[in-house]
Amino acid sequence: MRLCYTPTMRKLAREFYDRDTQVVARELLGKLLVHGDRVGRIVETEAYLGPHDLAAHSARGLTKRNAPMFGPPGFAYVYMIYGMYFCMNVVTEREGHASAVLLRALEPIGEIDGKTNGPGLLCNAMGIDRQLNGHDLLSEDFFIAEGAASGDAAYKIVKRPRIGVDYAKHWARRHLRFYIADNQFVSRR
DNA sequence: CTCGGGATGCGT
DNA sequence: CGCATCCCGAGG
Repeated sequence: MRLCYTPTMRKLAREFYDRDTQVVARELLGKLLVHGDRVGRIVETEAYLGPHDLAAHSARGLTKRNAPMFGPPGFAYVYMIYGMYFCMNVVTEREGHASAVLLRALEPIGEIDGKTNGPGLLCNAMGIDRQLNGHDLLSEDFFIAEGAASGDAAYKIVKRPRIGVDYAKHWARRHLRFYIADNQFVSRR
């Protein structure tokens, strides 16, 4: 698989992910998700805070599916939803904290085949499936990087309730969804 | 072993 | 709003 790793693309370190999940969710905006030669700029995320967060998969304890959430930060948690899509998370905070950030939308960079304005669509377009569940995001073929050397461009971050978690009682109302304002690739606009 | 429903997306 | 389509996770 051809790699897309240039000097202007600095891979995020383990320490980036080993921080407060809401901070990671906000700071992932504008970063580049890289899988082989496919690259997309993250424009929408959601924070899932741990077992106390009733919307998180870790809310009912450790299971075979959610095991990566309980592992160390900087690994991928990929799962199938509705029998036809995959969703990708990055694990955050210390091992055992069981928190993660869901990647909800990307802005395509270069040649990407398919839509990227939703968690299932972006996994399709980036070629992300169950084989990448538990994959280290400090690896050579699948990682997240800073953008161009110019650094973060100025943009406004919008905070809203998470999508599709109405079952989570008061947790459904918390503003744990983050996206870049006015970006055309954000889902459900 | 059943069985209900889901961090979705698309068409009506 | 209905529905595709599969697997998880809870319960018997």
